[in-house]
Amino acid sequence: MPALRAFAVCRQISTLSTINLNKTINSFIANGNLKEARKLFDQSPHLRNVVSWNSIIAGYFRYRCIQQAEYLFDGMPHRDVVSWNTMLSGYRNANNPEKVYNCFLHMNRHGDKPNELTFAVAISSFLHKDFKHLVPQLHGLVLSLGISLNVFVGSALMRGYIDVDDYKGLARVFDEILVKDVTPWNVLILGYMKFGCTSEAQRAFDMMPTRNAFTWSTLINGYIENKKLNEARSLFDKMSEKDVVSWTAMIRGYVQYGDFMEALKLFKVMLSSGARPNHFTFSTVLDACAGNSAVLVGNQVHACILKSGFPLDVVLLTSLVDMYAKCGVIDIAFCIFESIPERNLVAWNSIIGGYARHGLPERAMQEFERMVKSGIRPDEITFINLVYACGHGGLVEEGERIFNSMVTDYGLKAEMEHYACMVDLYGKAGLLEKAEKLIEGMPFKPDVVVWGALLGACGLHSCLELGEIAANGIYTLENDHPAVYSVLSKIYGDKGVDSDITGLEKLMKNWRARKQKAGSWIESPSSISITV
DNA sequence: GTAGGGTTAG
Repeated sequence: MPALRAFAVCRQISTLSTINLNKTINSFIANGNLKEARKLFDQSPHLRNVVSWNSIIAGYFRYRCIQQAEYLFDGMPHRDVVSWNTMLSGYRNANNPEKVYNCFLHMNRHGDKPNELTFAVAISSFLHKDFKHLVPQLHGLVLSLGISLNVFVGSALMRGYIDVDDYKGLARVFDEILVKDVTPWNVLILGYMKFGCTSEAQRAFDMMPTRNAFTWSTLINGYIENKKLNEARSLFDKMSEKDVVSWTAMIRGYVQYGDFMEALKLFKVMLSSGARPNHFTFSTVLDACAGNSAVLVGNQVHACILKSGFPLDVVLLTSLVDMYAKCGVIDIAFCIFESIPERNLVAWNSIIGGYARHGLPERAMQEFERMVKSGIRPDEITFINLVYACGHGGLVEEGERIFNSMVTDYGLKAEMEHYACMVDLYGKAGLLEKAEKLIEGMPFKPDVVVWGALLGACGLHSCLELGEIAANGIYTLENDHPAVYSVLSKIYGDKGVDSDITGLEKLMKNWRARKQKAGSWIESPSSISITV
């Protein structure tokens, strides 16, 4: 008997120590001291259990040491479902759905049964990815394994069905969740809004038992997405506790629909209400300044950011570059660009776009070369900017070279915008036949922008025949386009043709053509001043 | 005692 008691005591001691070991490991990890945690782990082979292994692996993932995590996982003597979930979650946070997928398969082949969490992690990592089509299959697996749809799996599944545009799937999963908290309701609103069903979303909002900040922001954002800015605003005004997300979403709404002045006004209201803007807010407000060419306000926002002590990250600095460039202060834009320590693709696109808009194709090309040299791979937007720059500088051959290089050297597909820029480039240079041929050879039907570029060029060079083709092209797509009338009448005037003879006069009246609003770089006296 | 769902950015 004493031996048995001793064994029991020993076991108790060892269990206690294991708990202590794991506690210590976790506190090391929480303090970022991964090395100490690992040292302790290595020194205690007799005490450590599967929890210790799981903790260390999670720690490696937390500090992005994925290879070490994998190495440890492969060498584990015994794995439980948490070990697998830790791996899946790590891969998910590393934004690697392929590894999540493989790990999930591996787990099943290994004979380890997934639990609710496994599915919640797997499904959420497939959202907005090529793997999203697995969502209905995962749903089937959940059902066949008899796993209950808790709020985590349920919410993730609902998002999955939104992602694959399955309205019925979304509603079905919502009904299948037996005990719902606020999140499935929020996701339901999100889904209804994504599917354009604003009244269903509103009804869900009215029906739900409790609401939180997410609920309000989701509904406001949904209205904005569905172009119902007034509904969004009246809801926003009703919010008793507006948080930074709802402020930003509302301001962003105005920016999206071009009402930059209202966006800036709302930002001022936000500041006077005592709410504190964050990175998202500043970035959005800088967008508003850029859209409004409001460099004075932009300066104030810049000062506001500096005063608030926010660290200037790449995103914020890029917003500043964009704002200064769009407000016509390209030199300051360039200075800020130069101050960005780690420039990413968007930052480079911003400065290249800035030079493009300023009609400085050589500078745009220089920055492009620097970008490539620094190892950043250009994308479609880079090339839109470059071709646009060439068009503004009259560099036809250079533009052609860039356009071709995009496809042959970088494997990118020429999209509508690239063709529009090329048509503009040819058109401005008076090479109307080339422009026409390019449109004919396009792999898709031209849109208003392409036709518009052609029409503009025809106006510039008084080409009646092609101008009418372009105008008709626009008419078939949008029978209410303001710019058509003025360009066509210019061509008729240049050619001395009585527009009534062509029979287009009647057509043009139907277009209810309006004069386009003119923009100015000079700030209006009513511009807003921002004070902190 | 390890793993988890929903809103805003260039």
